[in-house]
Amino acid sequence: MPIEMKPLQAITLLRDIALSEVRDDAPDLTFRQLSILLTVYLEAPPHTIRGLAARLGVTKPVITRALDTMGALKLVERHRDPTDKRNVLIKRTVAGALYVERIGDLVIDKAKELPR
Amino acid sequence: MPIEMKPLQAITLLRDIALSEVRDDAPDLTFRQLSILLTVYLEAPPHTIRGLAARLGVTKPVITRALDTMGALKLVERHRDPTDKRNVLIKRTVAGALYVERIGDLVIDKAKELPR
DNA sequence: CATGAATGATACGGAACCGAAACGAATGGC
DNA sequence: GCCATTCGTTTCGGTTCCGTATCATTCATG
Repeated sequence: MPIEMKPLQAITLLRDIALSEVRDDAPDLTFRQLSILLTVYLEAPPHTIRGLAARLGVTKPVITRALDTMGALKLVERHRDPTDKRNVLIKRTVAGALYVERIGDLVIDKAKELPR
Repeated sequence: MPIEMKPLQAITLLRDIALSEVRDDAPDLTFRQLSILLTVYLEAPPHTIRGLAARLGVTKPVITRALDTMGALKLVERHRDPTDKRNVLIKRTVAGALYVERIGDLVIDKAKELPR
């Protein structure tokens, strides 16, 4: 059975998630960065700059810059595609997997605590 | 009964929400702005700069700047407290209520479509 | 090879944000 | 009335992000 939520629950959940992200001094990613990161960790490789840009409906520099930031945070890695050196493949990292796992747990916890 | 989610569902939900926010050309708020906005619309007034800063664990200028941005977007309004003119009270707006309603519906829709 | 297409990175001007500190207006205690 | 305190804003220097346009590298086609 699908997950059913009421409006108050939905807004409360989102508020609790946002609030936790703000209060933790975890690296605060933008929605764009977050959608890139979670896409990389949810969908099967390979992930390229161009592919992610199309997936998100944004321009390539947006992806490049987001990867700069998240690369500095060690959340993802960039590697040249050896079979086509024009491509850059985005790889997962241990730190990135931990971050994704942590934020997933956060959502689960906050969902569990929602008012009826 | 509480809302129970699995890790994959939690991450997918968050990804779908982030992705929708990126793809829509809705005003893309930061986590800080979002948590302020939703707090104002979820909790009973009065809301002050100082109170919100304490609630979020950030400094007052952060709140002031977020209100500048969201005020320009007509998502919230500022009014001086007539009984203590040092205070600024944050009020809801029609546009803000619509935004909150829309993002709540988004969460509900994405939660409903989650894989089992 | 030579040329055009494709890919990702970079340059640029502008905007928003950050933390820390200083500031003016308003209040309340004495 | 005076003065310390409170409140929100502004300033400062610095960082990050934006969209557009351009760049260098690599590949595919002939």
